Amino acid sequence: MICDEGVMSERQSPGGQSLLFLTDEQLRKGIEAMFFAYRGFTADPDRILNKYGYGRAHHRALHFISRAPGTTVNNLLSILGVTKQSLNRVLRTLIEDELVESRVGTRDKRERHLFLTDAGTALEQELSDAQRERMRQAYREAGPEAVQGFRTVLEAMMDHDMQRHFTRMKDSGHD
Amino acid sequence: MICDEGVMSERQSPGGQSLLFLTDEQLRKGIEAMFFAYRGFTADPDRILNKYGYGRAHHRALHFISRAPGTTVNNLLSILGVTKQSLNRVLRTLIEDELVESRVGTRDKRERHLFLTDAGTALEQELSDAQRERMRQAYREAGPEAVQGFRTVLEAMMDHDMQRHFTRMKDSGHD
DNA sequence: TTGGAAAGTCAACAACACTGACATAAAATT
DNA sequence: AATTTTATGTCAGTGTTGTTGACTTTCCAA
Repeated sequence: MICDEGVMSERQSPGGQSLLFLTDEQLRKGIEAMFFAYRGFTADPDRILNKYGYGRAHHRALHFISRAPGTTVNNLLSILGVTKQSLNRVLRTLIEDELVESRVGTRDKRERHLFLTDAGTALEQELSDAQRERMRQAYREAGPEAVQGFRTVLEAMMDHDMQRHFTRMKDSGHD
Repeated sequence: MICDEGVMSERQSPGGQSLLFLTDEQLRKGIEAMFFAYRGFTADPDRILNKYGYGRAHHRALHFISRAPGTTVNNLLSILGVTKQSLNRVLRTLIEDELVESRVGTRDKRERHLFLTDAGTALEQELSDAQRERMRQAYREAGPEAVQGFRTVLEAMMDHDMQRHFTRMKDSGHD
């Protein structure tokens, strides 16, 4: 039996940078933690979405439109990382159901700017409330130092281009 | 513009437990970080799987069989949280392709115990190597304290029943 | 005015989840 | 011994979400 728990082994190099010695076993634990945690992370919204006949893709669209009102379809595409056909199917239903409004751009009339309607805002709130509550609970259990570390590791785990999207939104709340 | 970055606000209560004051904005950042990080987390294995004509579901099966050799179908079902029909589709192809071996139980002949073949072990290794490398890199960038916090928050974010699975595997490497 | 970018549409397809119904074998219970 | 429960597998159908490829419309810009 391999002992892999407890505090990470660590050594201070002469330059001051700390070196980590991580066993494959420790890394596997991290991988499984991500898998199980992500399931917990999406469980609550999934239940709500199911109630209304929507899926995770609808949630993601609502979230990022809520986050950056007036965002264009193209911008949303690059954030979500799916094809326009895939996003369009989702957006179409949201627009038909009057949760999202699509306004033709004033400067560039090819672009469509996306906004949540009152109904869209309401659903986004319901989803967001549930997910934030789970996050808040996890943060509370883990404590402030853990939260800091959590965010740091997650940012390092993103693809670089996604870090860009993430950072942009951190700075200004929209792009 | 809302300022939401920097260190978490925190206060020491008389009892010694620290209270967290988290804005909705801070929690949203955590939510988005999870979203983007999970994409990065699965990106490398997804590319490899695509090469062999497999999907994420195959990866999960290979991972947990590798993790707990001889596990039963039922046990795998409860870990993965999918229906038996869904798991069976995946297992069938893996067994046909001779990546997984299914042995009838000795004590209880209804049960099937699952094992990776040499080929299965090889693919699992290839997937695992890629994913561990991403994890290792993120850990390295974030530092040891961050890693500890990362794991703590993830565990708190899981559903309780999944925490059980996770803890079991932490203790013994299998169940 | 012509080229190309942005947006949308249609069709086909695949992965992966679901439900429901049913079959088989073996263990457990009555 | 008969019945029920458990474990597994299978068939058929459905839904969400992703993909490619082809095509059109709109409209900015060189």
